[in-house]
Amino acid sequence: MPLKETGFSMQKTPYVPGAIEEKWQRVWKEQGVCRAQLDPSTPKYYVLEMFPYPSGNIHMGHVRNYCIGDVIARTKRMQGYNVLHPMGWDAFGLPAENAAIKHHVHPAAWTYSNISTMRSQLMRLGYSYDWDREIATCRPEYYRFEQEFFLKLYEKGLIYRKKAPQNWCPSCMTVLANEQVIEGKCWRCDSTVEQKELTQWFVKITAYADELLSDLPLLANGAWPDRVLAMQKNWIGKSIGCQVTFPLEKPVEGADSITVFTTRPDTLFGVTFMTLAPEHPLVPLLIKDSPNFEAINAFITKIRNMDRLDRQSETLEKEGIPIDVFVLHPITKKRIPIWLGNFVLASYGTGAVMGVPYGDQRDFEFAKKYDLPIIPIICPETGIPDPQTCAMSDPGTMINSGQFTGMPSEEGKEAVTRELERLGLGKKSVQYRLRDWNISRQRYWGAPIPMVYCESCGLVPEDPAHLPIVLPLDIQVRPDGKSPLPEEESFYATRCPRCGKPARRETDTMDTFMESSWYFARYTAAREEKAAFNPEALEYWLPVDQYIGGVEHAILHLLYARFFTKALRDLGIYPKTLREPFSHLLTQGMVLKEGSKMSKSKGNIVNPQEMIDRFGADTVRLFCLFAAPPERDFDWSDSGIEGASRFLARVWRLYTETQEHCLPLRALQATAADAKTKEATALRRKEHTTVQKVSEDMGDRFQFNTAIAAIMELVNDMYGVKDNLAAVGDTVFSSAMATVLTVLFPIAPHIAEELWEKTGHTSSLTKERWPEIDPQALVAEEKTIVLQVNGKVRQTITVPASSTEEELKTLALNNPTIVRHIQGKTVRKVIVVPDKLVNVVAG
RNA sequence: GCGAGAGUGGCGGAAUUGGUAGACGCACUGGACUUAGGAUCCAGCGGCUUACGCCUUGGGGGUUCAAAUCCCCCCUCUCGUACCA
Repeated sequence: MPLKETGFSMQKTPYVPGAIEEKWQRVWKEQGVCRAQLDPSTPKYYVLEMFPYPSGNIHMGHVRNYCIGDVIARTKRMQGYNVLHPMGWDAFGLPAENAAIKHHVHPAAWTYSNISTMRSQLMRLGYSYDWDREIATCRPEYYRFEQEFFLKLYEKGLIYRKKAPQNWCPSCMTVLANEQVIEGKCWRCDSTVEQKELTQWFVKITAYADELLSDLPLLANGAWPDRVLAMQKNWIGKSIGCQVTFPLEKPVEGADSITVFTTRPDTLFGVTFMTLAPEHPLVPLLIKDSPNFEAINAFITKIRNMDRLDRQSETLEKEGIPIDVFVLHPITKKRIPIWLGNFVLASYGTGAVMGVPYGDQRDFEFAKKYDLPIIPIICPETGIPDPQTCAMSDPGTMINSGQFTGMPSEEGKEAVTRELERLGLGKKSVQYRLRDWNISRQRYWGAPIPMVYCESCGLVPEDPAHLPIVLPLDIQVRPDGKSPLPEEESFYATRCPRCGKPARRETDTMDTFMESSWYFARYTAAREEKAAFNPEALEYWLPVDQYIGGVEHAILHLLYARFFTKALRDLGIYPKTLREPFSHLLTQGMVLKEGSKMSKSKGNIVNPQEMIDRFGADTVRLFCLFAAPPERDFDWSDSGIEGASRFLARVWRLYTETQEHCLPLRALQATAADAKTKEATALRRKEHTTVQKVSEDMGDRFQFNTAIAAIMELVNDMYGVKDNLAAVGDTVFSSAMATVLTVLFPIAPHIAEELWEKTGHTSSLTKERWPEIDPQALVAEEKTIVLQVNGKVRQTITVPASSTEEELKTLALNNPTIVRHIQGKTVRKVIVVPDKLVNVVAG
């Protein structure tokens, strides 16, 4: 090599991450290597990380999330896929308004400035995003299509308006969807949520409850984490049962019966009372003539005034009051007293339950407390439990159940339902826990709802030609947090799209989860102006092949997006065959510090920017992937990141110390003929086994930590031969060097590119294909065999790869160590596991 | 209570189909180089034992020639969820 001649080029250049990273980020940008093109002739791969809220700065959680996505994107590109890997901003939402109030800036200015900061932070990490497809949901170019979808969903009856008690966050000054209330508190600010009766816009997600549930198996078998599937299933909460109508003994005006929902119609003959929620709509009618009215009313008031959390706590004692009204058992016609109970929820089922103390723990407790009769109605195989001490819910044979006595209770469910249907007093019924999605928000920084209130025409949808209904930006936010829109005449004053008379615009805005329910599809044609999507692009790119994000969206965003996908498909907007938006989901673990979540109040924040400045982007990327498998939480370790930095410096030094021997070869280019010595063959084999391991770990299993460990091993082996290169030969060594750089590229792309260039390559690693191993190169001429006696390892021996089972057996039985261990014993059996071990069973 | 997951050295973690437990890294110890070292290199690093060996994957049983891995019982932790009739 001519380099050898000049002392100057022999100088060892130090590893300066900052400069290298800036250089390659510029090159990649200029060459547009991350741009995705629609190309039906190439298999596509759509990898997506949950887009961030532009809160100000990226945090370690973001970094970890996007590192995982970027390695997958870069690896898939090298494996020949046409990869879509976009990024954008979930840009509407409350923090912008809060910041506006606090810092006297406009929410839009705050948001756009954060986006610009965070965008450059992401760019500084070298993520391979197709920035041409960047979106921000707060731009009219984006939300105009959401307004379009709103109108279409409204037209189809999937959006409606109703008055109902709503979750109200007093601190955020807005309502929340059920999914946004976590243990009775606001998901964002942790304030206790209150109930408020309001008229709101709802998305009829319940219309898809069944499909949202029945399609979950499409995501099973590891495609989505089991716990996310379980959470979705529980949230939807499907119960199959029966609605049973109990006629009132004395009908009142407007009602002659009360209907309950039960999953246990087989226990119908065990009913000894009925319990209504205090909020049940018939209660006022039923109690108005009661001699006990005062006491009953006091009870209702007491329950209603209880804090929601306290009322639903499991430790709350069951409490009730009889209302001196009776219903008749639908089959036996027996008189059954009606009670009000604090444990009955008005919002589930019919707000009324039949009381079967023998078959239900709650009813049992209630009956014991108020001394109500308990009738055994099911006999399990183990015999009838004592009805006074024990409530049971096991299946068995029905007893004391009229014509059903003797029937297995599982059959009885069906049989009793049929009988009730025959009598016109019941029907099969399915209940869901899932409620419709309240999407109205009484805040400013959100997408306007495209509806108009007209005095003559009533509620009128906007004319699609008027879209977008633009959120006015020349508005001051109010210091009290209330939306300024209802007072902003320039916004609300409009004309009725139907009759043209002056009318008032809806001033609530949409829940921001509306925007995130379809953003992934917008990326497929982000610059399309006339329509939200381009059918050809949707057809090609959807669904997202790999979605990556935090588990905190297990229900919220992931449920809404699944719903939206199904709804837009049925509107003819998405491809007919599209069933699920995200075919694979990876929920990455949190980045902790000192065992707990990073937070300002704890003061345990690790600032990514500081780490990048100190160690470089490649080191930060490497460490995030090496510290733990992606699903697991990991604790940030300052010495751990130094280890990662040390490894990259070691790779750099490996090059600088061997540079005069490094030829511009490609990964795995050395052939068997190039490996002329034992050392060379061994290194070449290590090179191939490394690629095999890294391909599996990175391409299939997403176990980046072990992939990196494998690369480290190869580098360690290269260190082992670097002072003896004559024995290995430059070709074999250079091939190994090329392999290290190629497989390291998705993880630490900048240093890999720089060294790739330094080793004399003229084209970028972005053009390189993932190396394919030669199975021949994996075959060793020798192998290590473990010798065991009675399952205990006694010796390991190295034998020629060609050794037969018989030869191994002989070797084992004659091995001195083995002979010593079987001395005085009889050899009963010898087990030979090819290529692995020989176990001598002796006793 | 129900649902999901996890328990392996001082620490993060590895062991993909039952086949050498502890790969790789961190921390630590000793040595080399050095004016110096928080740089780098070499060696060591689960416990007990002078050694031969013995013990060791939360605990206890079992299956097997062989178990971190499969089966049964129990314990602990994390997350989710809960009067859902």
